[in-house]
Amino acid sequence: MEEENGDQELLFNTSADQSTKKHERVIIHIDIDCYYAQVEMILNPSLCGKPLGIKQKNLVVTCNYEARALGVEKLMTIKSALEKCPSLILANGEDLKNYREMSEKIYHVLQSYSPFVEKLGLDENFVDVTHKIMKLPEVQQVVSGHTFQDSDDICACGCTERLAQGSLIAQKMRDHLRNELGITSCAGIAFNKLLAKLVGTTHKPNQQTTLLSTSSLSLITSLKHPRNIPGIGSAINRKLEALGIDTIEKLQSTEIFKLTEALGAKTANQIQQLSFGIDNSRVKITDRPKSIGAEDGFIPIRSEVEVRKKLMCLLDRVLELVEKDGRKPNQLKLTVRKLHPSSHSVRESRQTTIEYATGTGSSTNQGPGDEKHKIKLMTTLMNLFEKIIGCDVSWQVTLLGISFSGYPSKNSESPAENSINKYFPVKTSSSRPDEPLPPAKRGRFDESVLQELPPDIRQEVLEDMQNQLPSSDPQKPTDSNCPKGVDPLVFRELPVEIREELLAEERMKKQSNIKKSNNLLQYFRKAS
DNA sequence: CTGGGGTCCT
DNA sequence: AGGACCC
Repeated sequence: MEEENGDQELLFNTSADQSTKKHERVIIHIDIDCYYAQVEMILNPSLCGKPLGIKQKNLVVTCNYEARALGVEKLMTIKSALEKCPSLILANGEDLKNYREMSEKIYHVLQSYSPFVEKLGLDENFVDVTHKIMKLPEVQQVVSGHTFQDSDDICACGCTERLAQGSLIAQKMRDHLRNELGITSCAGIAFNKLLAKLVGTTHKPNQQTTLLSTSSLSLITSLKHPRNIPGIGSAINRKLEALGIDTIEKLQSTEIFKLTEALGAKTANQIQQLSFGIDNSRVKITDRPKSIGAEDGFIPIRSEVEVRKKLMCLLDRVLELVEKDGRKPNQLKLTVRKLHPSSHSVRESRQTTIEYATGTGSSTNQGPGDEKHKIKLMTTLMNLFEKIIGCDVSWQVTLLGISFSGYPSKNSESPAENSINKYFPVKTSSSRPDEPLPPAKRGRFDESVLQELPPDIRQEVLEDMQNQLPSSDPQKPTDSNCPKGVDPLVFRELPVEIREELLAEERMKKQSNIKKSNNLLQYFRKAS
């Protein structure tokens, strides 16, 4: 640790600084190669080696690499896909059952490596393996797989070794998926979610790539267009283009007030940080789904009889999922896509409280197939349908969707009692007053204590650590996130990396009561 | 007629 | 309830 001059240095260092900025975490992003196509090929091996597209309605939603070599792309219409590639074989992927099943198997494999697994869709997972990283006696920095833009720089925070170890874990995960499930995948290894996801796409398919912290700006700017940053969708992109922002560099250098004007403080801050490769969002453990639904699109229908038929079919499908889930929802939502006479189609939804009768159905023989229950739900759905259609006489409907939600929320009772603090009393600063905290231990816990706990409690504790422990708590936005005691006007004008540093320090202060006088904040405090 | 799902924020 | 984002 630096003495004396350290703080002076801090002022001028930015996110590129290697000695004070911690790239503490090791995040692995696992992305299954052309997911739906792989599942279909496993189910029907005769498809292997042939160009295969997965269709939903008149779209090819994904395809295998043989098809890509022949010019087929994701989300092409069937028509243009067949023009490009007449030999294309098509499999119907409208029923997600098989994809869901494999997705759960994948999730469970990954869970055996870390409790911190977050699903994104059916084919992507983030895994936080920071707690698996060990202090090795020898410096071991062999990276498994590719390294993004190999450089000789070694970050002083120790992340190079940690990420190298992460790459070994990722390799094991992928071998495991391949050997146990016959699934090939890509992995990206980096110190945050954004960069892990991005770096994993640089070598495809069936490969993995590690990003060392010294290359993070290089990776993010290689995307060229802001729209390629996950988190910047079509709406934000439109507004950026209106500002003439069409490169990552421009997004980086645009004054924050300009972005704030167009996007609001929160989004503005967030996407500018993304443009520097900064992403403090945590890996959020994927627990049971918050909603379970099914939908179907079709050529316009105009009669309630047809609507009823479609809804019955959807209801059967979704009830199967709800029953398998086992919980009892108390909200039912109907979504309708209307083909409006003049303009485009528009989606509308109505939601209502329900009594979900079946479930475990104790003594009464109310099972998943209970007719009375279904009829009641159908009545509710048709009522919702009328609310949407209203007095419109010549409606046309091109999509219907049903979704159940309103499941008992986990943390409902006495969060204080459930807190991790119950098991790990706060460590007072008095125990080791002026000792610099060892990087590997800071904010962490004694794993041996964890091992002693019963498995279910252990899981709960680990979840607590991810879900309510501080580090990347979505920042409580005050004005424009300005830390206390700092002039908001000054704060706004600071470069994003400095702002981030300040915010990080504020968060640290909130969580630990330890007073630290030598920090960045003091330089920006108003004299009082 | 651009899918069939999800999540979170406003 | 809608909108934005993700796959």
